Amino acid sequence: MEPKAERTRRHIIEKAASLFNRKGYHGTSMSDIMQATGLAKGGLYGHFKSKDEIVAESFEHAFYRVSDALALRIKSKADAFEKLEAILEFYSDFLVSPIVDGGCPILSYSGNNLEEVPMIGKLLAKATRTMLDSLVRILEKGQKYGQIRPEIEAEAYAEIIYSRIEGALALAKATEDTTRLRRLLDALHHDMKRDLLL
Amino acid sequence: MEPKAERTRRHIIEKAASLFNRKGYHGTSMSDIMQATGLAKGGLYGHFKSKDEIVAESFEHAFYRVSDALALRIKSKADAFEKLEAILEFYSDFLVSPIVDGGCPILSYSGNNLEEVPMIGKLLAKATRTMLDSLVRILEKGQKYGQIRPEIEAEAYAEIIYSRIEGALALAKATEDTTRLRRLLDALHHDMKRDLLL
DNA sequence: CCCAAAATAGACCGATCGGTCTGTAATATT
DNA sequence: AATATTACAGACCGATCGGTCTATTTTGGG
Repeated sequence: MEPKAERTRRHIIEKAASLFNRKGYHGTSMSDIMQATGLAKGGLYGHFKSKDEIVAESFEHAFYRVSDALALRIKSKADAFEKLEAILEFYSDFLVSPIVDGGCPILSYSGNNLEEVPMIGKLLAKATRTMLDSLVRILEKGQKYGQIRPEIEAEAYAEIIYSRIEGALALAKATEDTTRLRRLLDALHHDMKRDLLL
Repeated sequence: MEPKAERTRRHIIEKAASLFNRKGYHGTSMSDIMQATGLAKGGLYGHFKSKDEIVAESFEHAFYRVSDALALRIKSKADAFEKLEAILEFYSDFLVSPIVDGGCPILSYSGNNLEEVPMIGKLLAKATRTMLDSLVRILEKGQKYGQIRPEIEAEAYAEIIYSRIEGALALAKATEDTTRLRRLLDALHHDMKRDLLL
């Protein structure tokens, strides 16, 4: 009797993740989730004990969706710099064909109320750290195999790359201009070539 | 009998601006604003016809606060590059002594629900455009007076600067790490020196 | 000081919020 | 096919939402 419950749980999380990512924590009501899932109150609260529990799992789900899709693209390249290029390409397509509605979960959730729902803040910090670590690993491995300039400070440069990606996403969103995202990521690509390649 | 009304209006906007910037549109209730201002329902609705009107003016107020403080620092410098440096310094202090609680209004509001309250989206796009224009003007004037490399494409570079600033703010917020902001802005400063100066 | 006009308090409104609980329907085991 | 168990619907809860309206207080001009 378990598989049914699991399927429903996943169904709820998938629908809720889209809502929370688009409309935020306070902007998404349990009624919204009821409508999106086709379930009634009892259905939802049979699987989750609170809205907070749903939003927590929704964020993690959304983040893993993005993170997994990204990991796939990274793995498909052998060279470190090509891995980085694959990441830029990934985010380039983000606004036109988002892995999860509402854009990058880290950006979406960080805009929201970190002070009222502290648990979100913790998850956010952890997820961001994960992304940074992934970049650091690519850079360090690239240095190890002579694909990336050895004098580059991996942690510092990873920070720069990720902040520029997030900044590009934010600016494109704020101005509602998709072309801006591509332009900014192209500029980042250009700088990365100059800074990282031998 | 008018001055009283004006003062109260400003008082409401100032308090509301802080709330909206910290907790977002749906995260801020009229009751919150009542408590923060010390006014009752009638007091608020005597000056504004809806919550949406308050949030619109609150955003503009918050943005002008930041924008004015920024303009002051810019004007205090004659050289174009020094103006840009002043901007970076300004944002460097942002998290420790924010001009308006909750950080950069553009970043705060863009995280929120652009689709449900479309008016916010319009204000946001306009404000962002204003910031970009300000950067473009500094760059172009700097080129005119031989302080900035002439081959730089002002609009494109302004975009890069602003997206890197916003990205740095976002990343620092998401990781709850103030030192990160300084590090990223220092890196931006370094790149600007290399790219812009003759 | 008076009085019309403006500002504000607060009761009130229907709708909706997150959450609980009970009864019923679906499900899997035998 | 019968049954024990799980999944779910939906009525219901008190609190709160944004907003209205009237009565009262505060205000500034004469």
